[in-house]
Amino acid sequence: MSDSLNSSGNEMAILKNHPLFKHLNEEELQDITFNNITESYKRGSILYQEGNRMRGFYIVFEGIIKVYKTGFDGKEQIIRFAKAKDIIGYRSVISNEPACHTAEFLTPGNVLHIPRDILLGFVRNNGDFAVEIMKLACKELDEANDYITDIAQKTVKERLAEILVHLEENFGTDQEGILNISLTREELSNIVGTATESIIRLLSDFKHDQLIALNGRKIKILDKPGLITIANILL
Amino acid sequence: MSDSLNSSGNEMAILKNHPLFKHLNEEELQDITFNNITESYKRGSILYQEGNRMRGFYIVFEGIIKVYKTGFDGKEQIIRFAKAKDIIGYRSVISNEPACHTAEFLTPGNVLHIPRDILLGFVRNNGDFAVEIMKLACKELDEANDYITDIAQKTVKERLAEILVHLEENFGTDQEGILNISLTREELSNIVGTATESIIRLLSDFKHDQLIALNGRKIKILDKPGLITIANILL
DNA sequence: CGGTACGTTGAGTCATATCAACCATAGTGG
DNA sequence: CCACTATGGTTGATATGACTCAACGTACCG
Repeated sequence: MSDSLNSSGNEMAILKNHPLFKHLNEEELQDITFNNITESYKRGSILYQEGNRMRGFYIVFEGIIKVYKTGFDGKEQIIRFAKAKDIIGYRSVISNEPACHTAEFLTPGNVLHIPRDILLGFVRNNGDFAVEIMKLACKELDEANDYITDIAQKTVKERLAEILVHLEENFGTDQEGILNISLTREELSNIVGTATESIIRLLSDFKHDQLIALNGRKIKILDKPGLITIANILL
Repeated sequence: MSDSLNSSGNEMAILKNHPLFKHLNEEELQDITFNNITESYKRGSILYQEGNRMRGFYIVFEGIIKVYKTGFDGKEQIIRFAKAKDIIGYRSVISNEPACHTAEFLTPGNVLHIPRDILLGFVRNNGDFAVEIMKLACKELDEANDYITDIAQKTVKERLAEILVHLEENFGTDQEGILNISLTREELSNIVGTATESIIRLLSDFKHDQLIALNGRKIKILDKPGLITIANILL
């Protein structure tokens, strides 16, 4: 399921420049790196699953992870993505409850596992860390509330346009302008909250209107302002 | 806009038994009660509004507050309700960003305002307080994610049934079994995320099916298991 | 007594889901 | 090497849930 390697210097650099982990002193940094290992996962691997008891949380060093809940009829709803430098799974640790979502690698990746007690110790004893992780939780909460409003009030077309813009802003594009995240039509539908066929038809519309270019799962945004207009995003 | 009174003994009792504030020592308790006052508001008063800079957060001693965001076309989306013992507005303080939602009293109520720096001081210097407020944020986050999944995947009928069950669990009923929260049809529609007319028709259906009894805004739940079945709530 | 906000009902429309068929691709095992 | 199967993508036809629009009823309030 996972290979093991010792934390590399590169990963240490990420930690030292991290908005959250830079608040740790040398001793605290040792706590998370000395006895722990980064774990590598293949595309499609499950990091943890809905209902799992969490023994800790993770910081992502490499790769893209999709985080989703399973709805009543088994349809997955994608809640967020995690990528390098993001932390994931801290909620279940703090709440001391089983995970309420599943985390699955969309690409190969590796993460550092940090045990439960260490996280709680940091929150309890390191004020700067506590404030910073609160900020992260609050940011996620804001985004979740925004998304509730969007799903409740916007059309599928508006939401898809918005998601495309967000994906571009969060993952960027390669030299050719292609989005640095590859999703199936079904995954797109599981973000937007609609049927796969609807996504296919709308993507096709957007292509017709010269807003995007399509080549299988490769999506290139041609007219970002146009998408923003369709999405009714307030800036 | 608001009257002012000194904190009563009753309110002090609430603080000392509060899951969050019970972690404060005598000196810290003084900080929030000695120089501060509870403010009383009338039904319909706005506690704070989207875009306001927050100078602190609030603990609710009495009353029900609806918290909502304003969507693109001006339609309000109700995010949550706050009632006695809930805290509200802490996110904007932690994130140091303008409020991203509006808080409005549905009933007369009173709240204690706690200044920004005091909250940050507690998070920084009181480990138990920090862990506890993280738990609150994480709980809200879980609920928000659940709601995203519901809105994305469930029908309006399922969502309305679910909301009715939640209202009953959060606010309880009086001696006659009537929900202890009074909402307009429009407010119900702003929770569920649908048109007012749809709510009216569905409530009428539920009444026909003997699931609820209606008398204006008074709603009595007659068949909770029935509503739970309709809502497809997994327990 | 008129005004304003809320509630209700009906009819028509539209966005989106559903169902069904079909194609493309890649991996699998005999 | 080829049939076999699974997965993902596409398109069209059809059904329907939910919205919109419009009219009207009701109740409270100054």
